[in-house]
Amino acid sequence: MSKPLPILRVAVPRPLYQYLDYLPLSSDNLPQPGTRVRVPFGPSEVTGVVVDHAGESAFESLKSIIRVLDPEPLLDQHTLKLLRWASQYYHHPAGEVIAHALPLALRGQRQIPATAIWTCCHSIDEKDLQKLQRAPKQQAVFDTIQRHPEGLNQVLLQTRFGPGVNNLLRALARKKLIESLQFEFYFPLPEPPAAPTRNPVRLSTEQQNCVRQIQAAKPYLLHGVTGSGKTEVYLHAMEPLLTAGKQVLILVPEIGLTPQLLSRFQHHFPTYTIAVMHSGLADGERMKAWLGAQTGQVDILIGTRSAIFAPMPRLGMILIDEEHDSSFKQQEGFRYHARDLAVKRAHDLKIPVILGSATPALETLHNAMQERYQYLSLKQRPGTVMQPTVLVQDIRGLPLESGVCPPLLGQIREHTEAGNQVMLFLNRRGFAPALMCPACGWHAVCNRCDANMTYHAHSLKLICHRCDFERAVDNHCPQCGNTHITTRGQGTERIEQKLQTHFPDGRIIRIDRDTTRRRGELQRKLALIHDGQAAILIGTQMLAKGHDFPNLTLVGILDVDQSLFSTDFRAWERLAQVVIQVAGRAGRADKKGTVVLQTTQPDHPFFQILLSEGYLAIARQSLSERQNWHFPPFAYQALIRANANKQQHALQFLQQIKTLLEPYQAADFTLLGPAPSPIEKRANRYRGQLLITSLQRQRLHQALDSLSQSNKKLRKTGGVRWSIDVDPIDYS
DNA sequence: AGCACGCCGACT
DNA sequence: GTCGGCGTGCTC
Repeated sequence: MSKPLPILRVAVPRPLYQYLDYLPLSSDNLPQPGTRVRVPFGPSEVTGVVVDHAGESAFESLKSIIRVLDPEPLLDQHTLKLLRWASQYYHHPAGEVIAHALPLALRGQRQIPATAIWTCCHSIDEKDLQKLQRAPKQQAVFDTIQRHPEGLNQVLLQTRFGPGVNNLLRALARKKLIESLQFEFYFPLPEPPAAPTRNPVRLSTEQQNCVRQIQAAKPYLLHGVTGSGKTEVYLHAMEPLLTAGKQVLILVPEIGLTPQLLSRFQHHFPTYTIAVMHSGLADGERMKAWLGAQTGQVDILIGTRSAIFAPMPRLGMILIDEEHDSSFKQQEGFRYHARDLAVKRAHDLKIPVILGSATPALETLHNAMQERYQYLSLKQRPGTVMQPTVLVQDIRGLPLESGVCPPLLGQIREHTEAGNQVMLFLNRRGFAPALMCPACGWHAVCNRCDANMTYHAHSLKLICHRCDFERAVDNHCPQCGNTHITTRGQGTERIEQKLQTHFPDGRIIRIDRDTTRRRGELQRKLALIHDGQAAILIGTQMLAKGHDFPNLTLVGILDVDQSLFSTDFRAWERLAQVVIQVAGRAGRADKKGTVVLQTTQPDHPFFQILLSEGYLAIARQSLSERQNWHFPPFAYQALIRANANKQQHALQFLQQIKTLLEPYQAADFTLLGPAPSPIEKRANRYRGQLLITSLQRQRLHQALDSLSQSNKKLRKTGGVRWSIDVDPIDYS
């Protein structure tokens, strides 16, 4: 006669496109959605998260869960909803998405670290109390606890009395003087800033205007030129919310969290608890920050991409600094975009979200132009920073030693001899090789649609990634007959080696993924630069982001052509962003900076527009081209990637997908490919891709839904592994 | 993702 | 005859 047990719908961290049903251990005290549970899974067991309760299941032989891991849900309903939405939008298995939102330390069966809350017992034997007089240490601890009827946390007692307090507490508990009936997670307060003085910064009229406008529950684009004081606007916009007891989430790019930025927040808000969360933290530290936010003990959470999933019970505002930065998009596995999810999360919670940048992403600018986001701008730079000179250096016919032309080499010598710093910069992200002639500047263009063609060294072919047209490689330049046509671009490593011979005093530092893989290595190198130990810095992308180098007066961007003639329609945008960002960092009040752009195309309209009319002009130009060509943000894309042990297996697999999606094909829904990826072979596997473009977002997602549903039917010969990338930004 | 099952090739 | 290769299916 007993009521049937309710059923728990559980998300399991495996690539399954459905939830699994389990029976609870009993009908009372059901684990609520957001709670971790240990469940049997095939022959083994895993940690899943309850997402829902159900009255019945379509599955017949249900198993019971093994254990409930959390006394209270770890994930609140809002966060869970966001995660389930993200799972659908990015077509990634829900269980993996949810697991991703938890700090690594909590993805297993580990309990959240709880510390005891000590209170005095209600009925105390006077005789026991008397005895304490001969135990002064215990007496002191007891008195302290007595002064806090709401209870005192054991961690707090430890910081006050030292680690020896544990024994004293045990002794007091044995005498039935104190007891611990409650447990909680305790976020250790960070050291207060050295000088907790708040120097009242005077906001400019422009800054005040921005702060005043940020009131409503909607997205704002804060477009502020480098050095215009975006951070002050953030600080003042946050202030009323913090006063009202709300939490604020700040997302920063992967290496954007500089000690300077953190200390500015600490100094401005000395009475609020600030936690940081980034990849440089150990798992335990990450968990503490996460739990601090989750329990509401942390008021301000500053974190990289994955912090967007940190549960925050009183979240009142989200800030995204350097919103154009591509590190907000995860590039493997669950390929989400933290900026886009932030906008979604803020919308759901009905709170403001601020996207700040000196060079906003074109998607964001477009949203502002469509008035989906409110546009705020900061145009003035306080202080007297001189605008750097930007030189377009024609390198046609010049001998490029280690990728650097002789005039630039001379300038490097000049600047370093004057005791200044030089930065050489390779803008190589999303590397899709283009074939070019170094003598005359010719580059491979598709006859049919004018797009640049991608060079596939592996198969010696040129492929147009706009129309799929391909042809064999010529071994001479069709324009000038030169037989040394090459792909553009050199590695940072080779440039470093070559420059060592020119500047043997050893003050060259290279910063890229390879040299900064180790934890703390980047910070160490940045410190060297800051101390003026390094004279020449060589690097990629990473160098351009948010760091202040004290004596930087010369910046050389070496492979501008690579971006100018990239097959990636976003290459112009990235190049423009890099030029503006580095120009903002070259030079000081007393030293004028110089930026040198090496190119074989000095007359390219890109330079005219960017250098004389500015970033917004080049952005408008690019946007109108994208509109003509049906590129994002005017169309919606998904990239299907596949890899296998033979190229034909990858391509055959993608062909199956193409056939499956054939019924969707129309003027506003196109399939491009299957084609080999720009980097055809990686880690001994052959890679291919299929690009879906749709003018309607909904239609794209319908197609992707049908794909994930027929996943099982697809033949995966040759060990095919595949993935869906929604809103891709990297096409390699 | 793992792991088991099953169906065809070259081995003691 | 069978050991094991990978291709396929399943996990509540």
